[in-house]
Amino acid sequence: MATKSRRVLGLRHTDPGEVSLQEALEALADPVRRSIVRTLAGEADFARTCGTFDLAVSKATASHHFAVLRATGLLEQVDQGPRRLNRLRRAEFDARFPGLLALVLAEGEPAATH
Amino acid sequence: MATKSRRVLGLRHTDPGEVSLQEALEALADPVRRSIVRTLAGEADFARTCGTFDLAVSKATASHHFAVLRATGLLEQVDQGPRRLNRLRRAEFDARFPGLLALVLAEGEPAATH
DNA sequence: AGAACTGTTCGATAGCGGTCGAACAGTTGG
DNA sequence: CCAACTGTTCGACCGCTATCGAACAGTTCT
Repeated sequence: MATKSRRVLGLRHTDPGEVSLQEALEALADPVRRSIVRTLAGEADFARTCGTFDLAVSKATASHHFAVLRATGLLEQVDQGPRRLNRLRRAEFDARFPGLLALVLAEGEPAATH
Repeated sequence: MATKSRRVLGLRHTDPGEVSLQEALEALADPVRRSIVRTLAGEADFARTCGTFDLAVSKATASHHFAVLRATGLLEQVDQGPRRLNRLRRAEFDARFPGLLALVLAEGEPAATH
């Protein structure tokens, strides 16, 4: 049986390879989570702490969304003192669900000239 | 303003071009709807009526799911007597959300040799 | 016309998930 | 050591949606 999740410094992470399409779609069907993903894609790895995202929800809710993203293999977090640094698992997730991340990242962009 | 939906023989259809990523993900986040899409992809256009899908839900619920798929631009329906024939709007939807449909269709497939 | 069939609509219900404030836990800096 | 800060956990709440049976509307066939 494959390992379902592993721990990175005490945080429950799931490998994108173990994630079902159901889980992936559910995770990305939330606008707040997509916003986190998009923001993260525009930054260097581990350059952002959870608190620096401009989200229209409370701390508690934000924390919940980060947990979902970790559990879906979209996010990797490491501790840096009291803060938590985030990294989008771009390549890994894209390998599991080719093109899906691209759709999310294209969402904020100016519409293509038609 | 762009036309939000059009009518095809009395049925409210939405063009994939008018669909948001939010709506697309919500539509495909349901296993019953993905099942419908997958079944439809394996058949010729307009070769299946609503009643011939092997779904684990009631008639009423199935009807609801077909309506959602129409509203998301995934499905086109035409009447044939008392029956309704279905067609997956493959090319149109894929043009709007490249790769998304492919992920759904790959879902049922045997896992690639690893 | 009427029976049989297909699909939709209508309430009503149940459960899941997003949301919040408050309390908590860990870490750092004064 | 203690205040301040960051993020998680805990209940609780609420709205949305999937679900159902029953009633309805159209069509076809006898």
